[in-house]
Amino acid sequence: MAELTGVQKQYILHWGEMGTRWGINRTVAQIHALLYLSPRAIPAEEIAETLSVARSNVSTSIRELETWGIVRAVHVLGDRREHYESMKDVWEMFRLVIEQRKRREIDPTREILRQCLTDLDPKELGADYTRERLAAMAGFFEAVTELYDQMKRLPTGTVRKLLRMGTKVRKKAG
Amino acid sequence: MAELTGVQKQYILHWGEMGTRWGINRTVAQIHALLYLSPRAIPAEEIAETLSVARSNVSTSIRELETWGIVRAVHVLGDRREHYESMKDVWEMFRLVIEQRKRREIDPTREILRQCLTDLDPKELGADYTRERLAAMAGFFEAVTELYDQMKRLPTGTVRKLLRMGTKVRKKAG
DNA sequence: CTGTATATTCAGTTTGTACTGAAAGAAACA
DNA sequence: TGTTTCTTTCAGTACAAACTGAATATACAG
Repeated sequence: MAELTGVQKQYILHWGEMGTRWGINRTVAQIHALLYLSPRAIPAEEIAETLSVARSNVSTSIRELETWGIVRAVHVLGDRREHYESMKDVWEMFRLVIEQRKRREIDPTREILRQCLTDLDPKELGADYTRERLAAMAGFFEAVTELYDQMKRLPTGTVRKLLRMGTKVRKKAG
Repeated sequence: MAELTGVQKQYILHWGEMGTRWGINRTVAQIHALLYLSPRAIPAEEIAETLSVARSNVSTSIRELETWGIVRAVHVLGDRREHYESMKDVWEMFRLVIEQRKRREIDPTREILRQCLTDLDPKELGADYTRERLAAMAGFFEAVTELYDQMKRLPTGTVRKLLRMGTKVRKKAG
């Protein structure tokens, strides 16, 4: 088993912390970081050793990463074990994560807000005010969804290109 | 103390859950939801009663919301207590939160990535590969920062306008 | 079919965050 | 000044999420 270099350790630890701050399990994030930096696929046993976590913990975490679609199992000739590798395209990885967090969190929130606006009894005290606030929040989430849909339609790399253009334009103007 | 209506309860509970999924304390999020829906500023004691949490918990949570800049204390004539109210402009609230999460999480990550690229010893095994991956990740975070900066320069409401335009354009084309 | 290697599940334990209530602190009042 | 009202701090506790290791399941080889 390859020992981690200082830089690898630093990256993996930081990525774990980042994870926790965004509601992603630390070990899950660390495993992802490890696989992302690895030029080869790694079997679960070795992941467990490298990060000093239980084999079973790796199993669960890998499954999570697989459902995100950013890690997959590959097979190595003459080895029965599953070896795991991370997607390497950073933009695509974040796209996948964002897509799914939208589906799991933003969409249900939109639904709840719509439900609240429907359920709101106009007779109850301060219903008008509540409706106003709920509608404003709902509008925001609809706009975010709209923005997301528009982004999604752009072909890969376009965001990056637009970004570069924007920078040039600003430089000319400034 | 005003009891919560069904709709208010639903919104507050959901907002609390949303918070936890994004690394924000449940009570903090619930208090924010309560204040957001409230047409008047509310004293801490009443918040505690309404949400059934300890008075001290409210104190800490309110402070957190104040540092985000989305809740502030106001004073009511003839009442010594602090009454708290939430900002009502949804876009501005999210702008503030995003700005600060960028500062607290994205910026340090960029720093770490730069540090890693500097620290990377070209002599150590697989340094080239590690550098490639770190550089790709760093590039992504630089781009996100760039995108954020460009957004920030747009005057308030422009994003919403662009969004509406985009929708129209697509409708014409489609 | 049996034995071995690997992966997953799950009950129990650990850990870290959130929360409480008591005590201290601060501000207004008399 | 002491008293009252309100707020914050903090040590201890509770709780939920994460983690472990043993047991179980699965897949393969002989």
